[in-house]
Amino acid sequence: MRDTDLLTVGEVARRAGLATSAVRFYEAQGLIDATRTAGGQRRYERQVLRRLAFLRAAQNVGLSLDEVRDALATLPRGRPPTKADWARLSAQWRERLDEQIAGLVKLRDGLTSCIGCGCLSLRSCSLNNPGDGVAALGPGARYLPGALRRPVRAG
Amino acid sequence: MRDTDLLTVGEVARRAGLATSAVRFYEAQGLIDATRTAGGQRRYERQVLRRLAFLRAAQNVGLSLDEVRDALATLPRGRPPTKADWARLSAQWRERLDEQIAGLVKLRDGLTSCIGCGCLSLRSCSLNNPGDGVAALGPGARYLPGALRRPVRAG
DNA sequence: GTTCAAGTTGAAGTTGACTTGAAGTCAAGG
DNA sequence: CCTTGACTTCAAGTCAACTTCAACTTGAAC
Repeated sequence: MRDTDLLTVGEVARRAGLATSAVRFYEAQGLIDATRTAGGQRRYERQVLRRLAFLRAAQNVGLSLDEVRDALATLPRGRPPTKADWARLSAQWRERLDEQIAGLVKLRDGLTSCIGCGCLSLRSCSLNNPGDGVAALGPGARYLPGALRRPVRAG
Repeated sequence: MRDTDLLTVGEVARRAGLATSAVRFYEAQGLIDATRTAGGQRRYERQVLRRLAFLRAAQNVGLSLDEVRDALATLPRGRPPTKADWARLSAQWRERLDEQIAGLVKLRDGLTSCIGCGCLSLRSCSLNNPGDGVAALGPGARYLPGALRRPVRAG
């Protein structure tokens, strides 16, 4: 894009470290907006880069796209979001991270005592019945599912 | 089961805190074994409860079923596994948890400094480019995907 | 011997976050 | 004008870990 300051989907993808398919997907999901050229190609404002940055950071903290959508929906309409707006959105992540860390620490400590005792019994072991701090996750909840170990994707 | 000490799929499921469909699924995946009655119904040895306990604990630590399968494959053939065998298997989880905790702490601390500065820029923010300690996870890696927040499933 | 909860199978569905493919169009440089 | 890389759409595929369904059979209690 040399005529205006709008970005193509490829440029956005490259600068955001995503695949173009992901960018299109996010647009289809209503997470970002785009205008179109006469020929029907997408053109993005620079602002989407910040949205995508928020989106990616939010994912790192464990939010789903639905939650990201909800969060983004609280941004002001009409006026461009300020730093304070973004800070407000992300301030809640800290609590979430604290909980997640606490849950893992509890699990690790349970593990430490468990290894020694050789237990692993179904109901008594803290490894199978993680601490109360995360009890709301339910019996089948996994602490760190596959995504953590997934190979590098598009970028 | 009153005639022998074998367990039906329902009993195993109840005692392991799983759905029967999950127990059958694990068997189909080669994670546990079963004998059959004349009529074709599954009968499990008590030993599978320990295997399922291991499986569930491993999932809590973040292992996939593939990894669980690999781990279980290292159990001795012919002789029943000892406590030491189980302890050997689970000892490696600790390191994994330590890494995961470290990654989250890094993320949280990055967040703390980030909120103040209002950044969120694409490449410079630690929230989008998590610390080196977990760099191997790749650009798109999520720390705590949806499963963490999933509602309780079968039990 | 009847009953019926609990068991059986295999295929298909679920969820989230995307990716892939096919078949065709656009736009910018030369 | 021509080429060619980048773009378009939309349906379908992917992955993990199961669940659900339908249609049918077993087995233990009474």
